[in-house]
Amino acid sequence: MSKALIIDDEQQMRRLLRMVLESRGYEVCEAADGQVGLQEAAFHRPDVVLLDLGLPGMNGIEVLKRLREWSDVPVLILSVRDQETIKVEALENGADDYVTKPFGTAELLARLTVIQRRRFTRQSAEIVVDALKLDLLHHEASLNEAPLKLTPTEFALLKVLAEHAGRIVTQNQIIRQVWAGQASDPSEGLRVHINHLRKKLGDTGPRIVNEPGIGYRLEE
Amino acid sequence: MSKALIIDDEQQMRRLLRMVLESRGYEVCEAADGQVGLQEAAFHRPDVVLLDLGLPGMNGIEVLKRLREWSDVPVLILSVRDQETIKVEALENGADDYVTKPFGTAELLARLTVIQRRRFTRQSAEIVVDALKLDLLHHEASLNEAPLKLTPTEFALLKVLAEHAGRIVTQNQIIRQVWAGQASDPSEGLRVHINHLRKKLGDTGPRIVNEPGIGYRLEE
DNA sequence: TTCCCCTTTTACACTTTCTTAACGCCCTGG
DNA sequence: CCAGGGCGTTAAGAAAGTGTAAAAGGGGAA
Repeated sequence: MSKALIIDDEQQMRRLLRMVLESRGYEVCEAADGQVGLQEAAFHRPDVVLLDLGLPGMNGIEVLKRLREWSDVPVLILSVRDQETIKVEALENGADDYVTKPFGTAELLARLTVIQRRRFTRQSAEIVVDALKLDLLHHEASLNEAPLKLTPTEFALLKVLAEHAGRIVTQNQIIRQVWAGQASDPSEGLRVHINHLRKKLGDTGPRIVNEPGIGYRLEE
Repeated sequence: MSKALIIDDEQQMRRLLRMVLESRGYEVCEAADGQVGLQEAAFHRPDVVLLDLGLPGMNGIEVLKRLREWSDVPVLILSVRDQETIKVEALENGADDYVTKPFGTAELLARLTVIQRRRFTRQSAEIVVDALKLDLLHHEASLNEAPLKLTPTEFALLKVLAEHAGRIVTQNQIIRQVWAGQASDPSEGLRVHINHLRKKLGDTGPRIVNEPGIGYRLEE
């Protein structure tokens, strides 16, 4: 059974989340602010954390940073609309995904499942996402067992997306990892390479979906 | 009976591995850090090495490199990190396979058997790719039963490609294996030798195809 | 020493990949 | 409705990588 930790200042939201999670068999603990949240995380060692960004006192981002100093637990961000920059900041500080309030319980549970599974299956010199397989050692890619010819940039880009399959990767994260240590500004070219990748992946492979203003996500 | 060497800093892990291995008839010796590990390897001449990448002091990769300077013993990497790049680095530096902690004993033993057999058959004198035959023992090559005259560099280069026939070998992998421990920069000359090899292989032998920006592949 | 073979360097044409710019679309907010 | 930002798409020039030939070192054998 999985343990979930809810960090949110609104009691009503905590009650709702607890209901949903417990109905799915999660063991739930709560915290009304960041300070207590961190203590609870250290004490209960949850398998997943639901973190509200709009916390009083300590900022949600700050809680996330402090948590990441010693824990790799999957973190799902709860945020209200129009906090795009904060969401980006959260993802870049180690958050795994986010949902926007108000959200449907089905979506919430789906995202929870995804980010928890990721933590388990991420470790390999081969990355497999559905019909797509990336062999990092040989720099080879295959789709449905058929070889897929990718340029170096395309491979690096797809690797970043596949490593975080099912989750959002911000444009900054992508650029930092694919164009590491380059002077030129690739922010324009990113769209072009995404376009090439989508063509090569076709209908049969996993889809690359855009999250406007944030980044991209490789859908399983 | 096979001898196994465990290089791991955690005593608990060493105990577990020793139990598993001894139950399978291995003779086991241990080392708690890389320095001692190398000494033990030199002294006991193990038939297989289990190497933890997360060693204190000397890096696991560094241990592997130093070991590979004088030994071809099969090496199985034990790794806890979910950083694929480190594992890739290990594989590129001569590791034979890896398991990720925590691992099942069944998987561990299976991988051990595989890499020991592979080392054995790989050293078995000959590599055959279609009409091409490489006799590693005598450093002779033949094409369609006719002797093929190759220079030492060409032979080493073709050997690397033939060992991984059908798969991409990156330029770095080639350079590391063919020009091991050399100061000069062979990145330019690689193209020249590839060119020579292609001419000597002609139309009848396997083709060497280029993957731009990545490396070469010997087509079966 | 000279000769010969192997390796490395150099040069340049050619191919593939990357970047840049332009344009039209969709969505959102005014 | 229009305006503006972000995105998808396309095409062309720039940049990087590759194939090939020929010449320049370098070491061993006669």
